[in-house]
Amino acid sequence: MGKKNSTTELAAICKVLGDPTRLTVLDLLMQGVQCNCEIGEKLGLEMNLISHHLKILRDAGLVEAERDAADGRWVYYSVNQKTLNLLRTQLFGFLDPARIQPRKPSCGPQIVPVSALRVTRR
Amino acid sequence: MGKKNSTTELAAICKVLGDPTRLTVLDLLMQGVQCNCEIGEKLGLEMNLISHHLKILRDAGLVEAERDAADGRWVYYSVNQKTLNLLRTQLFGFLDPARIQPRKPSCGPQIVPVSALRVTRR
DNA sequence: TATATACTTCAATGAGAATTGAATCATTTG
DNA sequence: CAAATGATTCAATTCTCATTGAAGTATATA
Repeated sequence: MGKKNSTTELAAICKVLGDPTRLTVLDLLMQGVQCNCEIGEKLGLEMNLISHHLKILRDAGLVEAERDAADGRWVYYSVNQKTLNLLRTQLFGFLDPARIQPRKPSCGPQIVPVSALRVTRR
Repeated sequence: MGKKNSTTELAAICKVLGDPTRLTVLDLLMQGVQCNCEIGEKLGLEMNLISHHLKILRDAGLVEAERDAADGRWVYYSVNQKTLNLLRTQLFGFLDPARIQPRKPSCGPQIVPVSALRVTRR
């Protein structure tokens, strides 16, 4: 079936990061805030919305969930370091300025070879 | 008047990168392909669509445009290295695994101090 | 001047996605 | 078992945005 190339895959995860609420949630998780309710409080958003964004982050492999062993009502979220590092490396590689090549115009006005010019005296 | 914080700004540029067509266009630009028509040919897309994505990349400061001096119908696009590098640094910083803090639960079951426990014999 | 070329802009469409509120689930507590 | 708590799922709404086709702009050429 349709095989996705790496650029398309990278775009997909950039889209996950490309929502301000979601990126802020990820940022809070990195700061050690890890329960749904507190994230909701800090951002002034409903829990179900946080839950929605957390699911998208989870599906992208960026975030993991774990139930509290003592009280199973609480779920703690944490950042998946492995995925984070992989993404970091991929983006760092993609955005590397050293990759930038000089222009290779295959369209645009062609350079006319001197041999093709007819030289006449004015 | 709503002042955007850095996380929101970062999300905005991630959104720009978060479209597969657009990220592929940026990738082609980095590879030295720089006229609208050739990008369109390579991707099998209409020129106006390429133009649309190039505008978004331009508005984000990632891409610059320059008219051909000899034939003003052609416009060459190129990657803005400065912006690229800035974005690269910001993302690298944001995604730094070293930023990840251990959990600091302010909700969830509190640890009950031993002094509060009433110990009885079974 | 008229036509062609490279590109841009505009308006309309349609698909996807964020948000909201209500219902549901899982677990703990009384 | 019933009620409370933390979180998830569902349905509906709204909105954003990529895509499309047509018209418009700028420059060059015959």
